[in-house]
Amino acid sequence: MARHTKEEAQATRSKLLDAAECLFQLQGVSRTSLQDIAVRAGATRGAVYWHFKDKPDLFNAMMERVSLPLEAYFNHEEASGDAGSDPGGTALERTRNAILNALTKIVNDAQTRRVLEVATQKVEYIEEHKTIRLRHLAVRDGFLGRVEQGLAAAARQNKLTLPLPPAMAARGLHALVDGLIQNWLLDPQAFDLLESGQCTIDIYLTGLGFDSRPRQSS
Amino acid sequence: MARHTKEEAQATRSKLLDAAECLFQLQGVSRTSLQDIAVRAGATRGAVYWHFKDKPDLFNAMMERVSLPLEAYFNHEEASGDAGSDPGGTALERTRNAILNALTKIVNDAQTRRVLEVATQKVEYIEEHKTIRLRHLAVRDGFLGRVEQGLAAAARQNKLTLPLPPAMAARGLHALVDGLIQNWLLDPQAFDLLESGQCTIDIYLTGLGFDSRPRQSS
DNA sequence: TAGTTTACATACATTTGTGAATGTATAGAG
DNA sequence: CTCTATACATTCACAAATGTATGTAAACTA
Repeated sequence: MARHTKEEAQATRSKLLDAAECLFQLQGVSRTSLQDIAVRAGATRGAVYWHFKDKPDLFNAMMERVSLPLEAYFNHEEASGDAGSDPGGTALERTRNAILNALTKIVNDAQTRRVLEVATQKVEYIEEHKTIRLRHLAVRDGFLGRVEQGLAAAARQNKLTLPLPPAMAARGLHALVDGLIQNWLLDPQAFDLLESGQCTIDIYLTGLGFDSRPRQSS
Repeated sequence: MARHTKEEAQATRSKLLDAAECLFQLQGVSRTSLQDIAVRAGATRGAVYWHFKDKPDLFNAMMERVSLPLEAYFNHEEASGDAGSDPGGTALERTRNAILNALTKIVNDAQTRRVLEVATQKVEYIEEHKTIRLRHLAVRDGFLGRVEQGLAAAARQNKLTLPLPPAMAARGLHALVDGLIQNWLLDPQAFDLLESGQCTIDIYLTGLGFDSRPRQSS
């Protein structure tokens, strides 16, 4: 009825996305109607269709809220402004820390966890949602590129030759991390994501020839 | 119309499952109606409801056709009757070969590939499909158990102490393999699953302390 | 302060799937 | 040579979701 102020409108939008997150997690994307989302957010379908073109559009907006912060961990070229970032260290340590930071966020931030669970278990990757698949692949390729650069640089720094091409080494590391995350999301109490992640990543890095233990700069 | 003989009925059932596989892969499970499946199989919804209770029941039947053969690779205690199996070798080689056999089947067998793609990308893991999630977890735990045993036995044979508990080592190996499979299914032309699998698995095994290259029994 | 745009709510038309009920012709049992 | 259970096909009643069209009151603009 009454028109709302711009901030209120943004609040409505956020509430809709919050509601979508929870309902998608509980019922899956396809079984959740826009009506369900609207009702849970205390609104109507009219609000949904005002803020979003359709369900895929809403889904993408939901993804944006968490994928960007996660990607940021891997974008710290040299610029480190925010707290908690680990600017220094060798190339290997920076790559390792970026991964462990992401795992930490996944474990500690409920929203990140929810949305990743939705993205990996509660949605069907079909033609109609093409944008979602493309974004997924883009994020993956970005990760692969960063890790490949990081591993190659680390190899140079340590004066060692990787036992396989850097691209393949990066693909293995990505598969390991991705597999750990997905399996943890599937059954979070089965194991400790941070602990297992740290240990198995170091195993893999050792296998690549690195002395993986991050030397304390003492 | 005309009642069919028992073999014809089984053929109808198979055709329905085949049609479901393809349509699920193309459109996702939720967007595929039982009518779609029936039509593609050259039948009607009546046939579907005769052979299956509902859509989840059909889905489970579809899964059974490929999950059992895959699990078999890891069940070769000492019994090796079928061709292609690799009975001998060290514990490490047997574990490694089981994984590579599974990867080979995924790459070469279109049906296995299709169904795995459906299971990982085209279905929503929600309460309603609880049986699917449970089966997934059961298969995973079976894999983890076998690999854990295999790695522990291999460590004893090679007289080395694993740098982390066998369960965690197995979890990492599983995550690596699982991640590789899922990423390959998401974009099969991005890399060669067998090659990358073999290389990165050996990297991981090396990191565990094994001399991973399978010594030819010359 | 009048007009315009915003931010929704409401109502409607269309589509689509589901489960059950019912029809039916034949394979196989006796 | 029936009779009955089988293996479907057809039809129906119902529910539910989608997109659009329209209504509306308040916020913003000039």
